[in-house]
Amino acid sequence: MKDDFDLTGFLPYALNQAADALSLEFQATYKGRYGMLRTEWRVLFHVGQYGPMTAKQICDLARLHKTKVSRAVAALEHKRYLTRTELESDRRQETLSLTRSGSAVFGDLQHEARAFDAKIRATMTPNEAEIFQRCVMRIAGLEQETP
Amino acid sequence: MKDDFDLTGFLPYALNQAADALSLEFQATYKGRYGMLRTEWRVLFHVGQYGPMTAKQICDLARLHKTKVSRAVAALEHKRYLTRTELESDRRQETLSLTRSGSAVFGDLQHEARAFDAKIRATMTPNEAEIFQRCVMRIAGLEQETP
DNA sequence: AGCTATTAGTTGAAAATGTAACTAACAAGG
DNA sequence: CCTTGTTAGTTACATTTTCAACTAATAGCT
Repeated sequence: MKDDFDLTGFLPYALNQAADALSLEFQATYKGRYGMLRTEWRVLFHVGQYGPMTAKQICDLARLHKTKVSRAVAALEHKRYLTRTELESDRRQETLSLTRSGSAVFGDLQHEARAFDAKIRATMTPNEAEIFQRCVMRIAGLEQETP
Repeated sequence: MKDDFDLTGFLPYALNQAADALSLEFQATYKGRYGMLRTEWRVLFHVGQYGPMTAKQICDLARLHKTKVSRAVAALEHKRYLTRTELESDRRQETLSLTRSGSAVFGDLQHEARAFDAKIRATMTPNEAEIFQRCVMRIAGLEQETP
């Protein structure tokens, strides 16, 4: 009688399918246009969104392992999308800043992201979207801004 | 004025964070107890849930690439959790079936999965859970059973 | 039958990821 | 200062994933 278990309804499974579907779709944008990897656009978006910051801060915010970030930063530097500046006060850290062309890429991708996001939300009612967002954020452990 | 873009609220990003969080947490169960990989439990669950089937059917249902499935099947066979039987009617295909011990593992993990799922849903109101589920399934492209 | 195209599944090499050990810089207590 | 411990970031190696090429079997057309 407990045979009502449904794999496709199992949250870790369904959520992964959903996340994969969106990732794959959005990937076309940054991969196709700029040959970037997933971790690379994440790093780029962090620096673009929050301004110059260290790799460590990105690790913490994005919950990415430092080796992943380290390699993404190297790749983005190689593509000339960002530069590093050693911190005077602590020479272990380096501040990452977008170059002019990095900013341009960020601007373009941010624009795409907004449109993409809107497209998905358009498939939901405002109420659904609100609840959905709240649940996703809670599960992700991302704090909801409650100002 | 369009500066209200928030990376953490961007659905592909947030959904990935959420999916990662759940995957990581549930992974402890199958990895810890049975040394299985993510693709392995997925394959095991498919055969367990839908009964004997071919690798191709799993690929289509789970949206997994055939090489991933091929390797997971080999691993599960090696662990003696499933067996293959060549199809009489078409010798390219092989039907995958769980062994006795594979079924036992499936039973145990299914039990865990149910509990895990319930635990997550417990953080939502019934209404939230229903809407959340519907949105996830829709994005994942998983058809909702509407009997 | 005989030719070509597809299909199920495997395999090998390249790319990406995860893990652990490493370097360099700082911090804190003696 | 000088150990010992911690932190930011990189590098090296093992495991996974991806991609393309491959084999074997079938289908379909003529």
